[in-house]
Order: sequence, then C-alpha cells, then structure tokens
Amino acid sequence: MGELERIHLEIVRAVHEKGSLTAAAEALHLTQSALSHSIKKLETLLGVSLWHRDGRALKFTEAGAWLLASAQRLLPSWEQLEERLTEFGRGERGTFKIGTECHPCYKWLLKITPDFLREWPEADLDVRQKFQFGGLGALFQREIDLLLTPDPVFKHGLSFQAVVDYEAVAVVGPEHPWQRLEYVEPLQFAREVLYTYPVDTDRLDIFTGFLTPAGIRPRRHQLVEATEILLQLIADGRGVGTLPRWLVDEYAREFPVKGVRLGEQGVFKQIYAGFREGEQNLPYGQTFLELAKRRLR
Amino acid sequence: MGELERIHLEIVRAVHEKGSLTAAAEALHLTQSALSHSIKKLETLLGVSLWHRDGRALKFTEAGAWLLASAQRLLPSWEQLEERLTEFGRGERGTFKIGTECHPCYKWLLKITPDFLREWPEADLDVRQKFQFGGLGALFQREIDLLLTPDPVFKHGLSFQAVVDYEAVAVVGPEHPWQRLEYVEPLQFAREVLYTYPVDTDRLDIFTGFLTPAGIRPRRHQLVEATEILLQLIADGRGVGTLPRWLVDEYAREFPVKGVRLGEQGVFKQIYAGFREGEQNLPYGQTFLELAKRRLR
DNA sequence: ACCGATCCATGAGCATAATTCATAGAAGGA
DNA sequence: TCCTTCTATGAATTATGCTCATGGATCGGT
Repeated sequence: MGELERIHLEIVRAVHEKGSLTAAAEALHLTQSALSHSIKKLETLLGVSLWHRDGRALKFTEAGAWLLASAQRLLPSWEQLEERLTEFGRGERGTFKIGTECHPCYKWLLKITPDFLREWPEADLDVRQKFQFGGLGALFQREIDLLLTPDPVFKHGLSFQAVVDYEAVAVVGPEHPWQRLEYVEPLQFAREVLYTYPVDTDRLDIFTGFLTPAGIRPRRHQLVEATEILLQLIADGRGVGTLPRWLVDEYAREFPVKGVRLGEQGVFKQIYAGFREGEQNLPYGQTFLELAKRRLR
Repeated sequence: MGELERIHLEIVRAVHEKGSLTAAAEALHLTQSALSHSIKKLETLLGVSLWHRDGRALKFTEAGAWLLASAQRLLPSWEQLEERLTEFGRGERGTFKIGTECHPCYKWLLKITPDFLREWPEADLDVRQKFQFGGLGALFQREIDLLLTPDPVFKHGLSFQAVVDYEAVAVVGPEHPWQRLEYVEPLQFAREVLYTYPVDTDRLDIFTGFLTPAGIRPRRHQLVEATEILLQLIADGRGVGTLPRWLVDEYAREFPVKGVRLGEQGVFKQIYAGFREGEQNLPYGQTFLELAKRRLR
C-alpha cells in the first residue's frame, strides 16, 4: 500500500489536458520516458491499466477515467494546501478566504470587510465568486473558509447561520407605472420584462418566493450579469428587476431607481454564513460573525 | 512547486494519532530519523514550521494543524482511490457504492438491489451508512457513488431526483386507542411517548412535517437505534412511532402494529437519489434509476 | 506505397533523493 | 542524579526516479 503518489495524478491530468504523453512530459518538465516508467510502475503495482493505445492516441480505460476525475478534484486541493502553508510561512496567519454565491452577498461583504481588516491588520483577505463544484464544494474542499449564500444547507460537517435579513423588492425606473404603488402583485409581472442575474430560476428569490407560488411568469425573462448594466436597463424603463432593499437604496444615489414591495407582506430573505463545522470558532470566523451581528442591530 | 508529497501528510497524521515521531515512524514502517528528515525538508522548502517542541512533546503550529486537517480529509480520499483502482484491476467495473442517510432509505434499497444485481451480474455492491462529513461530503469526495436521502440539495456539482414517494404514518400497537382511527391530529401526540431514530429532530418527518408546525411536542421523546426494537416497544404499547406506510405493512407480518394516517390529509415524503453531476448517466446509475422508476409505478 | 515525423515502450546506467545508522542533546521520571 | 525516552543531525548507504538511447508502431504527406 501507499503506491499511488502525487506524480501519478499529475501525469494523468497532464495527459488528459495535453493529449499525449510527450506533451504532458514537457508540461511537467520531465521526459516522456519518465512518465511512461512511472505509469507503468503504478499499473503493475495496482494491477490495472489506465489507458490503452488506440492508434497512437491514448484512450483512458474506465480506471483511468476514474483516476483522472479524482486527480481533477484532489490536485487543486493539494495545491491550495501548499499555497496555504507557504502563506503561513510568509505571513503569520494565512489568508482568510471568503466565497460568495450571490451578488447581494458580495455587496454586503464589502460593507463588512473594512471593519474586519481594521480588527485584523495582519490578516489577508481573498474573495472568490466562481467555483468548479459550487460554493458548497469549495467549502468542503477548503478552497474557501467561509461561504456567503442565500441557500444554507444544514448537514453534518457544515454549519450555517444567518448574518443578514433583507427584504427583496422590485426595482423600477423613474417613469414606471409602479413608482407610486405600495406594493405589486405577482400578476403584474406577467406584462413586464424581468431582468435578473444569470442563475437558475430556482435560485432567484423573485421566482421561488413570489412568482412561481402564484403560477405567474414574466412576459420576458432577460439575463444580465453586471448589476450596473441591470440598473441602467431598468432606469431606462426597459423592464424591472429585483434586489435587496438596502442595495436599491444604495444605488439610488447613482441611478434613478426605486424599490417596490413584493406583495402586501413583502418578501424577506436571509444571507447565511457557512463554515466547516467547528471553524466558526476560529479567530477569523469569530470576528466575522461578531461584525455581522453588530451590523444586524 | 510540487514539494508536498503524500508521505508528508501520512507523517503528520501518524504523528497526531500516535503522539510522537518515534511511534509514528513505527506505524509507517520507517525510522524516526526518516520522518525527521522528511519533515525538515518540507519545512525548509515551504518556509514554514509544522510543530514546535514543547518539552519533548510536539505541538502543532497553526500551519501544522491546517496540514493535519487537510491530511485527514485528503488521505482517506487517496486511499479510497487506490482501493477503487485495484478493484478495477481485479474485477472489471469496480464496486458501486451506495450511501443511505435514513433507515427507510436503507430498507427501500434492499428491495432494489436484487434486481440491480440481476441486471449486473458482474457488479459489486456496497452500502454505507456512516459518514465522517455526512452523506453529502461522502458523495463529493467519491466515498460513495449514490446517496439515498430524504433531504436533497440542489447545488452545482450534484444532481438529485426523487425515487420514492411514501406516506409517513404513525405506528401503534394492538391495544392502542388509535387503532381504529382514520387519522390522528398533532394534539394527540402530546400525551404519547414517541419513539424515533436517534437523529436531529429537524430531520424527522414527524416533527418537521407534522408536530412542529402545530406547535406540539410529544409527552416524551425516546431515541431507539434499531427498527426491530422500536417495533417491539410499540407493539408492547409503550408508545408510538412513525415510519413509511409500506415499511409498516411489511413489518405487520412480524409485529402486531398498524399504521395510522397523520392528519386528515396525510404526510407524504420523498426519498431522493443523489449523484455527482453527470454520473447518473453512467451505466450503474442509469440502471439504478430505471429500476427505481419501474418500482414507482 | 514509401518515407519521415511523431509517439510510446523498454532496458541500462546514472544521479539524486530517501532511508538508515550512529550519535548527541534535551527533557522527564524515579 | 541517573536512566530512559524523545528529537535532531551528519555521514553512509540504499533505493528510486530520471535520462539516454533505441526500437516498434502509427499516421500523414507526397
């Protein structure tokens, strides 16, 4: 036991990426021969072959494909670990890595970070927004230390708690007929163009919490990545959107937009902070939660 | 780059488990000197020290603790990968590993597996029920290939779909006053002893879907691990429980118990099958879902 | 069909890295 | 204080990984 080494994963990944042993060897700063020997050894040791020659191309066997899939998951973890350790070496405490899964999460985070940095002058901070296996996977695999998300998951090994309460409101431009309304009903969306971020509809508050329960679909659903563009479109009267009320209020200085309550009762949501179990009590996490709580009041 | 090797993780884990370098060395079938050298090299290469001597004990530094935590997560994956590969070597397709997160899931699985084995005579099957980081983590980390759970999670990288519909019913013994009722109301539980599996109440259908919404708590809540014991207690008139109706019907031959509807409408639940994204289309997963669908009709 | 280019496999030899051996120093227990 | 037990370190040894050289196979171009 203990035959499988890091180099084997590296080789498999490189072969997959570069397409040939020779190219992979170059990428790894080794000779083709070295790779061939390494793999051969692993294959005899484990009694499994990783690929078979199809013409002069290498085709992964099922075992090879499995190894590749594992390599693509394990090696990034490995590299992050190395990176983390060198960070510990250089600095003292390493970087606190925060992942966000929604734009409001990100905007809210920006309000917290100045205080955080003030409390931890020696801390380094990093914020990530794209994850290969989703924010949850990133948290599991220690790619990030904290995940801000509107969709908490109460599972073993992870711990979530709400850090923000906010009201989701419709955003309308200055000429829009909803300007003077107290609130809007789902039905009123049926004749509107709705701008949202480009994510699954079942992750959009406006659908899950408002339109879908009422069985309503907007006239057209248009996806926009950048918040500023979204607000410009709305300000121009081309349609409506939804955002947290505090975010609308903030942008109201820049854009002539207004927030309108969704339904008589309003739609209220939370943002959750997720940690790996136990780690919310580590220094950085502790501070973060305290700052969040302070802001909540 | 590329300095951190598997052996380093092994060493750190062994030192943590055995408490000393010497003991760790023995466990790894190496000399104490070898470990000392290996670690020393890693430390200089990464520019970080992993532990400092406190008396003659080794105390992990923050970096060391981080490395340890990572080792405890990565090494099991590593070992499972090796195991998997040797399986591919011996047999042909490897073992299909299924995890269950609830007892009904498990009981239901037992109905499917004979058909599955018939369709795949060469397949090996393994069922796991305990997971260090929860079923979700096990799925992420390829400890299992399929997760059966009542709590699906719709996240990137994972795909869930319902495979069973069932009605959760109250289970009562032969002398119990509920025997002849059409259904029971939440309030009636207030004077009963309730037996359930030992999991969080927010993962028990009877609480989340029935008692808690009505603001009712049973007179006493007693935890039992084994289903057969639970049924014996119920048959003996010591209290009531809840199970899927089909499971009660099955056990009715062995135990004098009866299922009673929860509320006038009944409480209906699903069991979900979760795969890593894409893998539900692989041969085993495909077959499994087809068998599940066939049984659903 | 041939020839050249390209790719992988393999054996031999070598260089480097890993491991052991031997030993010294530090710390705790009796 | 002495004895035991632990880690660190330098030198010697062993083992492993890597390169070099080469052969066989495949594909594309002419």
